[in-house]
Amino acid sequence: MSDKHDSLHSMRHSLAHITAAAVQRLWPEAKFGVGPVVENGFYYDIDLGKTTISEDDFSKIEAEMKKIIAEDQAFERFTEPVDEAIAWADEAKQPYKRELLNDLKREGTTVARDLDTSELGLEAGEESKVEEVSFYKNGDFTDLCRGPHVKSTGRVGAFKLMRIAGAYWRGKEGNPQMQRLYGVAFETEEALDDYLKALEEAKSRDHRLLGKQLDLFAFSDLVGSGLPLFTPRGTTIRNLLKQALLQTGAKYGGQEVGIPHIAKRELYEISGHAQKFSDELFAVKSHYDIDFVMKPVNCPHHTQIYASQPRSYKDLPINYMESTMQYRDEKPGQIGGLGRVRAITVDDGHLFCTVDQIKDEVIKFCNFIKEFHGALGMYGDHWVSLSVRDYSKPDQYIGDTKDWDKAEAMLEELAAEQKLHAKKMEGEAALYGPKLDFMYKDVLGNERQLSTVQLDFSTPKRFSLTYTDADGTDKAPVMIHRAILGSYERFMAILLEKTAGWLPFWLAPEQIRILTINDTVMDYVGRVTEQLDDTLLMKPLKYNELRYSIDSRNESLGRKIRDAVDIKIPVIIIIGPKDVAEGAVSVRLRDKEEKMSLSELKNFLQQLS
RNA sequence: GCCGACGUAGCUCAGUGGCCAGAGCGGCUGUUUUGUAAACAGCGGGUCGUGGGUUCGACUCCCUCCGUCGGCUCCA
Repeated sequence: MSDKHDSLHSMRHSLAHITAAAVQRLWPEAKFGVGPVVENGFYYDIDLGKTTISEDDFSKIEAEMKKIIAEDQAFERFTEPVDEAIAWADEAKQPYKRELLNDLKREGTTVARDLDTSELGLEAGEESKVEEVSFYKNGDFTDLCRGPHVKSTGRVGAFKLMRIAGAYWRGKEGNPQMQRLYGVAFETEEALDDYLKALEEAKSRDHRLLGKQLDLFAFSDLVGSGLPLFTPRGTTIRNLLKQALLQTGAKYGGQEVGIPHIAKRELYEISGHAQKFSDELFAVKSHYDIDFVMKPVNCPHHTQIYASQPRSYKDLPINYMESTMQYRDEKPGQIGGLGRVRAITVDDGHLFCTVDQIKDEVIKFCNFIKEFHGALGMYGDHWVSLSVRDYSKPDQYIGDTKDWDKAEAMLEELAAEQKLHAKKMEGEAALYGPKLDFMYKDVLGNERQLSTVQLDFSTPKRFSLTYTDADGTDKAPVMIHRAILGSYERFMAILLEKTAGWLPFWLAPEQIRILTINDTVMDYVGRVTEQLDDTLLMKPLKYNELRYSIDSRNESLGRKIRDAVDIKIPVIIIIGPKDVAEGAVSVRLRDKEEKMSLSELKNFLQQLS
């Protein structure tokens, strides 16, 4: 780590203390949780009992923080034996700090995950039970803390309190909920200003805004939350993605299948989903005394296609894929935009193979992901999670431990070979096996999983799937679950945000709009559209269609251009009397204008698509 | 689900206990036929998210529900 990074970190951490100190001055009864550094800033968890901090209080808190900064209080470090520290926590009426200290004394570390070790008074990686813990004190405010800090409160940069939100103490749902006060901080006012401006710009690229502006999707209170409705334009994008996935998938050996959207509950009892995800299952009651559910996943259905025929080792791998909607009764609080919905369109695939075939097949899927995302300029904006079991909770998973060990080892080896730079994430595995998850960030910095490749030795056994091996014995195939987009909804969200709505030519719902300058050019426009239709005959385009429209409204050219640009049409063709006279068209692209003859136009569009 | 904020016209937003609730843009009608990011004029348009309560009187205060946003938790 560079010195600069260190100082930025110390400064942000110091600001967390200053925030807490200011809150303590304003609300002396405040009980404090933890206050770590996060990306771009810091937060502090605070419990004020019955009173709550609201955004209206920010100016008051910031003013108090500025006073503390102006006072230039020194950050003094001292240590105490752990028992004295506990006595301090009691005296200061800080039950959360006391809990942390008790854990420190008993375990030598705290048991909660995601806790910043700078709070714990011990070095990262240190496992032994602690004798002493360190404190930092500035002015009247003393906090259990490992540090480091800046020398004094006057030596922090520019900061701003951003938002207040609820957060469970130590991240556990059963625990009391505290208020988490978030701030951002940078070395200079200019850097803070740049950050805030970038944040505003990012908000303007939010897919929820773009979805409305570009007329791609909508929500209705009557239909329900988390149930997106796709407009013709949005549907065009979805259909194009589907077509592209089918074409590319076929190249990698995939075959399209189709399944109904409900099934007997029993199907999911066998797979294990009904038990593990009972809260998220939509029930469908039949008049004939059969319990159905909306499918929350597609793997069990696909296993039954496999099971519909006797299989030989010569048939493997069998590679099913389809794009289909699945339904999950998500908690209302976590639904939002296209990022998390109740009706999810997945490009789901399940491949059945022998153990020997696993490696090749997983590599193929990784290449598929690379090819597909790469073509959209998205490959590289991600990191890969090697999602393995939580080894302390074996009952959360199905299948043999031996199979799990094998599967995890295979994925790890393969990820290293393929240079995926995967990070091992314990506790992130699926119910039935470990996986490689491709993680992307949305425009506001929230992580979203898109692609996934999952190894599963368990499900085939649960459904008694077999194939006859070369030696005549029946064996269970291995199942590989995979999604390239993950979900269409989430993928569209990330792609829209990345491109700010300027989709590549082949994906643009409306690729070309012809703007007329006056009515005298209409005959000529007819000749131009013939050329456009002809472009297809010359050589089939990637998806064999050219989507264009004609704007011959009684409006100014400026107005027509504005409307076309607002809806982010990549190619605008302007036709006026001058173009007619020259036998040409004026082409306006996002960043340039060009005059083209009609044959040049054809070639140009061929190259674009 | 939990904590907090919010919900006024198709969109963006004004209006914090007092006559029939406002603007800009969009829409519609008319005029204008326009050369690279918004022509001009006129006209429509709202049970102020929903249901209840307090009050002489509620867009405004209180409660329920629905929805949105920021987090937390969860994520096959």
